[in-house]
Amino acid sequence: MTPTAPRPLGPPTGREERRGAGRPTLEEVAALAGVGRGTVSRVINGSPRVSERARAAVERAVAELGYVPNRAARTLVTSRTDAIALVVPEAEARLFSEPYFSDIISGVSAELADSDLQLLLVLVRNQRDRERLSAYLKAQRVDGVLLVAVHRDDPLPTVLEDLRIPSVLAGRRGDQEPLSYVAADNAGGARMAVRHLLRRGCERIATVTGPLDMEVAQARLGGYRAALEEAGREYRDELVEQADFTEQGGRAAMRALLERVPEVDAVFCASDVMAAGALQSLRAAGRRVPQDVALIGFDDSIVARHTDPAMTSVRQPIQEMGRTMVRLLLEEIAEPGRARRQVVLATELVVRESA
Amino acid sequence: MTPTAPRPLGPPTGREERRGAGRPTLEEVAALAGVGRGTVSRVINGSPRVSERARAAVERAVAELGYVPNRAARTLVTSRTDAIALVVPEAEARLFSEPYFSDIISGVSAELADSDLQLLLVLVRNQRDRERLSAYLKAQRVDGVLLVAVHRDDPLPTVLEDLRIPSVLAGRRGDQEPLSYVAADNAGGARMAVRHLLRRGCERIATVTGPLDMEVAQARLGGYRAALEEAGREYRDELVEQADFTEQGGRAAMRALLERVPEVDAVFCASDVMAAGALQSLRAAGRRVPQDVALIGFDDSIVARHTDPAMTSVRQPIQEMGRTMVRLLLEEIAEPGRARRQVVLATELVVRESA
DNA sequence: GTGGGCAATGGGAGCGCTCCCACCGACCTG
DNA sequence: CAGGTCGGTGGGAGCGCTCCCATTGCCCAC
Repeated sequence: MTPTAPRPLGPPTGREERRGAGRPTLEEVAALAGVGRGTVSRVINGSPRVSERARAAVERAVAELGYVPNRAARTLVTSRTDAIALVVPEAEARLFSEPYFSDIISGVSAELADSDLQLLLVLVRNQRDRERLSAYLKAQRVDGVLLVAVHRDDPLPTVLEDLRIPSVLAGRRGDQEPLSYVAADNAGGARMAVRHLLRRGCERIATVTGPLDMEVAQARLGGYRAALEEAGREYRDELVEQADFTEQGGRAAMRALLERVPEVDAVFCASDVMAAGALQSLRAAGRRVPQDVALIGFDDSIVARHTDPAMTSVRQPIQEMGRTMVRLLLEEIAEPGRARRQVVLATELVVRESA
Repeated sequence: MTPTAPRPLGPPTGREERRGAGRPTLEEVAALAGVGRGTVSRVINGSPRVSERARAAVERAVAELGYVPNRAARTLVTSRTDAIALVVPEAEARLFSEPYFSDIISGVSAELADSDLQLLLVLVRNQRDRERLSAYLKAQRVDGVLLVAVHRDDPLPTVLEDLRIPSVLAGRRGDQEPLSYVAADNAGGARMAVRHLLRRGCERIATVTGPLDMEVAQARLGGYRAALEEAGREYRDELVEQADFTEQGGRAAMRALLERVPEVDAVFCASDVMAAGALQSLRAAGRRVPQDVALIGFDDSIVARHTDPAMTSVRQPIQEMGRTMVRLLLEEIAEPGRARRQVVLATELVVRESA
């Protein structure tokens, strides 16, 4: 040690004059434990190069003083922020089946529970928000990003890619998604639903799709088609009607289908909300569900349990998706160079009364 | 200036050797603008004591370098964090009408949009989380707290009170709530609902309440009672059944009421979800809604629009509650000593088919 | 006994800001 | 013209950490 300050190195003096009502600092812990700052830091950060004796002394001092590291000071020097952002484009979020959002959050939060990372929630509602977010990300204020509800032409994932910020999407933009993502098996779920309708003996199975610029909508339509074709049925355009994931859209789509193909005897809707709309149009047209027309939705949302008749629907493990997203993100943060990863989680058909 | 370093004070040299790919710092901005660090800081923070000339030079330099202040460094010295936490006890959150959670978030986020504050989301699911949160708050890692869904005996508000952290509740614990809060006019909404039933000519109006250790449940029951009494009707215990805000609870409560008072001709439920359950029991008992029994819910949630018949319900301005909470919190942060404030927002009866 | 290696340790330097004090010059006053 | 006043300014100090280097003491081999 170079002799700079004439400070006697005697036994620990406890605390020196502590200013204000401030929280204890590393230095105070060190003084109380009778060791140097470096050693305390090593103990706090779990370094192995510390003697048992020193570790015990530090731990005692930490407990006694109720020491909690100052996050800002740490961030300043490490330039880690110990925070991740959950980014939700609001417009899309509203379309999602109702518990979706809270379930994602719930899963994310659960998985984050013992990681000491903060969860920042960022709602993006317009162009200005998008720009602010980009600036924000460029300023490196988070260690990673979870992005929910991606449209095919959303610029945000590209920004994340360019900035090389660890990030995980819920869902993907298309077949070739370079970023890590976690998605439900939408195609598989749709196929199960249509198989179920076929097994029931339905002959003319229609489908109401979501906006086809979204990969979810494409995938669900793909599953519908696959089920028909594997059963040797013909895929017919007149049985497909595009809507926008809203109830009103579902109503209009069903009306159009009834007009075009009056003899339709089953409908697979790409969301419960649209199915609820379809149900109204069916009832208005005097069709009984499921006797005249069988109906299946997607999401197994709260709406599905409250329609009359209760709706058969495809469930996706939303909470598990949230958890998995965090797991992937943490790995990516820990090992920045690693290859992007893709996870697809199984869906499940919940059979109720409507089909 | 004291002559310390032999550093020539010549014209601005632009940037010096910049290390790494780091973001520009205050110092670099100062150099480029040809002013001192202090002046740049003053400009960034909107101090009035800066000449026009200097301000312009700094702003140009900021734009050119794409400078964004380092939040950690700022926090370290000011001990402001520029972040607020939205705390949601998960168990309770799940009981809430479905869009509640997202609407609160949406309002909060909207109001926060141009304040440069970060929104931290904290879900609390058990005792361990509660303790972690307390430690977290003690470590002063947020400037303020928004707390949603408070139970009467929730210890969290007390912690907030003791720590004197600026905080605003959604709802209140009881009549005497010392903390700032924003609540819907639950009593008023309930009264409107029951008045509506009275106007319809209903004679025996029952109610299904929420857990009476929650102030919302108490308030809604209070409104029910007030409406009856102001109409000169008698408040009768046998017409009141307590449930737990769940669908199943609503079902059971309705069964009990039908058994006890078969001649019941109207029911006010303290939530839509419970009303949905009640509806099932009514149907099972062969009662027609609204002809035999009129039914009103509370929350105007998505469920209300999808029951058959569609449910008359009391709407609360949830998003507006979120916005107001932020507004109060910001005021409290800006002026720590100020008196706590209480805001009650009006509710509204949405008449549909069930009553 | 001497030298080398190694684990454990202390503490200086420095992260990028804000705060504050000292200083500068222009302007006003008597 | 000396002596204030005051808006504007520069930059040292310091916030609480981590990083890293130098130093220590110990053990083992030669």
